[in-house]
Amino acid sequence: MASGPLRISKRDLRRVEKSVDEVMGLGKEIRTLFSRYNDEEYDVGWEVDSAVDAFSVLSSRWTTEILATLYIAGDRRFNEMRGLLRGISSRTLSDKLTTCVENGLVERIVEDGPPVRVKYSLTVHGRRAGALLSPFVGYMKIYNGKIDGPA
Amino acid sequence: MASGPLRISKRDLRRVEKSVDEVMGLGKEIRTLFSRYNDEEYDVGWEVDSAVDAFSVLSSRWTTEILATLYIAGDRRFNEMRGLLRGISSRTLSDKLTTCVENGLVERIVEDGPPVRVKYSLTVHGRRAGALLSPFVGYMKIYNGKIDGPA
DNA sequence: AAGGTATCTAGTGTATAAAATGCATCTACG
DNA sequence: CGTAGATGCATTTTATACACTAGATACCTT
Repeated sequence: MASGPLRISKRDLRRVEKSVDEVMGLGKEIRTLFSRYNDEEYDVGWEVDSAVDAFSVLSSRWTTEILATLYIAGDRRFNEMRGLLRGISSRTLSDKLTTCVENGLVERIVEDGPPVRVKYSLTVHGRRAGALLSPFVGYMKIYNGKIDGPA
Repeated sequence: MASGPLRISKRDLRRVEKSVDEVMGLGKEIRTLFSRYNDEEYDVGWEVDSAVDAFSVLSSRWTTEILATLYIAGDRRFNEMRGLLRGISSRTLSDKLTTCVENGLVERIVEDGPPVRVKYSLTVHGRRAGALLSPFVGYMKIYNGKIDGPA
């Protein structure tokens, strides 16, 4: 298995940049689309409130990480996730999975045995959220030097 | 100023859905693009680590909210932000702004007076991060019922 | 073959450490 | 006195470490 920074070709970097540009353009488009619905002026307070609401699901530790793990790695069982999310305690993982289930991002699936196994899977909503966040992760990989640009 | 849920037409809802689908496809594309660089197999652990790193900046309370505020509302001063981020204490805002500055997302600009004023502004990196997160916010607006679907 | 030990599963219980919040206060300026 | 931009400190909330449970299988010894 490869590990650490990877080399990326000029051609592929351009592809990534293009993708990032598209998403950025899209964000702008969505923003203007929504703001158009305000008859009078752009209601900054309301927009900020919406954003705060949107992020409230994510903005406690480990929630994004759990989402990313299931998005990248697919359905996983409890201890598999614990292995992937290095440093998380089983107590915390248990609690956070519960809140993710309550928020409709994750589904808890019991496969009856013996042995009984439990797997966690993203709901449709969770997959959408993961997909929408993944360009951000892609950009941060470059910003954090996880991926080398071309020489 | 309009406030509360807004009405959105069928046509515009379809536009948003199409945008979301496109971005979702894009996320998948970026993902496979990056994974292609692993010679052997898809290194799930490394991918998850990268995602954890990417989110580590965001996954403490208020960081995303500060980012969104500056992205949506433009440059703001301390007490303006406090007004927009309802419920944040000045203690917490102060601390969080400091970490945002340390993470390179936000710039602290002192305008010398008198009276001396301090404004906070997104760096280029912060604007990029905000842009990449805004489609997520747009989607969550719909999911959270901030925008009504067509009748 | 019986009994003991070990392991793997998906978690809980509990004490402690770290983070966020409320509220009071400070400084510099007009 | 009021405003802007904070800071100090006590309390509450959240996260962590670490030990432990329960049901099942598997291996090891006498």
